[in-house]
Amino acid sequence: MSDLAAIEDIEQADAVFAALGHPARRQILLSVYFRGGCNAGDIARRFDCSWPTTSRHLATLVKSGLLEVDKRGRSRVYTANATLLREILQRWANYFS
Amino acid sequence: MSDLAAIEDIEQADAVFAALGHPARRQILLSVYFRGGCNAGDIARRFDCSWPTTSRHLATLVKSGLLEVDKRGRSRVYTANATLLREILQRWANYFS
DNA sequence: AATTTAATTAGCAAAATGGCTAATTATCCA
DNA sequence: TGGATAATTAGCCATTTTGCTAATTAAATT
Repeated sequence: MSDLAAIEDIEQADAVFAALGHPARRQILLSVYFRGGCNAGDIARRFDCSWPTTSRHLATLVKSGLLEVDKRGRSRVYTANATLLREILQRWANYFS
Repeated sequence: MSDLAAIEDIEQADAVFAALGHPARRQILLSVYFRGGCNAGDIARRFDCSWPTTSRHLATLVKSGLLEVDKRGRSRVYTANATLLREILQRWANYFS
């Protein structure tokens, strides 16, 4: 792996763990994953917090790479990047084995 | 699993993910694990931040259960609870598979 | 074109986090 | 006992995070 790639890896781990650090975001992530993709309104309606707050959590998850977003007309469909999450969590689990 | 146990599980996951959310704490955790236990001074000396700051990170890790501490005279020996970390990370990895 | 709907962005206040230095506790040793 | 060492706790400040409401953008519908 190149040095640059290594740095990007570390930065992604930073973003992923920071994103997972908030319970609402973990809940959103699970919810999106088990529904197999859903739009922001679906998600916002299910949660206690306001839609804009949810929207920001979604943006944090997208920045971390844990969610992907597909613009479809005026709604945006979010899907979970399960591969990325599994890879990072498993890498860290392996460090400790 | 009893309801109470389920709640405790969730709260522990909260604490663990919150603890992992800070890069310094992840670094400390790795460092302690690979050294097979070390005292606060060893850890503090290796890091950029001051000893009290390290001390607080250690306390956060202990509260989460990811570190255990054993008082030996005036030094405190920290060891990583690799089992807990593996269990939680693997459980979450499995949710997404 | 006007209105409704989906969602984000802007802007602000409250709370939590993280860093520091100084002070304190607790143990060891001479 | 008195001093040195290991570490935490206290107290403070700056920054970041999170939550809200109001405003805005963009697409669909009538």
